[in-house]
Amino acid sequence: MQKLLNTLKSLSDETRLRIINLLYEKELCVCDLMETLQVTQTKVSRHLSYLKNAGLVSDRKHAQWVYYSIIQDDENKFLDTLVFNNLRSKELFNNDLESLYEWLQRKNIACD
Amino acid sequence: MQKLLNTLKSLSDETRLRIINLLYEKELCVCDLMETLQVTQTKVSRHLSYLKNAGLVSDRKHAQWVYYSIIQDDENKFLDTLVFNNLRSKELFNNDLESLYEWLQRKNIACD
DNA sequence: ATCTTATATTCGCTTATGCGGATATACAAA
DNA sequence: TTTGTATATCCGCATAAGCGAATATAAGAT
Repeated sequence: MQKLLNTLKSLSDETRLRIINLLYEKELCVCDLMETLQVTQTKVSRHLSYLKNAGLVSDRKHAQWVYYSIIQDDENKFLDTLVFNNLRSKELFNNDLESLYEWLQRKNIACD
Repeated sequence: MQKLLNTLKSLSDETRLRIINLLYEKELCVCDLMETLQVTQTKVSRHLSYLKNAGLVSDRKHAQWVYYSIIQDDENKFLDTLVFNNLRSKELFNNDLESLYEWLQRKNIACD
């Protein structure tokens, strides 16, 4: 019960929804999210730890980066519906996906 | 966007989830919810107006009672999944349904 | 008209949540 | 070992949310 409630509380904030939408696309590190959403590091980090505590995402450390990804869980089936039926039909979230791919491309070019 | 966010905020409170679970079963008035959930009138009323503002329920006045029911909406498909996959698999929400039917029976007997 | 019942709203309080800025930690590169 | 980069956490503040008790409103019933 408390776990479900924490999951639902996770979904009641716009920034967290935007993060979830992006993580549904692929595993990302904190700076990818900062760049894509154009929000402060504190903010991204705080919301990620919220999502982690709620059991919605897991993290994996590699060198100086921390990569976050969605934890797939039968308990959270409704999340799939939410993301694909509700979020992805909205401009904001589609724009975020576009921004994500633009950022990833810039990042890759910079690394060459 | 704001509508979706309000819907999601509606789901981030235990009492509101319990109310939604019961309203998924049938249209109910405030006192049905008070009796079934054993919570104060203020509390039920407040959460119902929250749900109404969020566009999740509608109300219908009849004599001195106000009956509330879920608004079915394609935007809220994920709610079906949530209710039937998540809520109804938990003891708390099943107990609430049992309590509801016990209450309705007592109520009907009293009216004879 | 008065009383009762059902519901909504206001008030004062407490706790939770979100934020930016500053600081802490951890790793890497030079 | 110093410097830079990535991330997490702390602090102080502002706003939101939840609660019970009291009050307001509205419709019936007597």
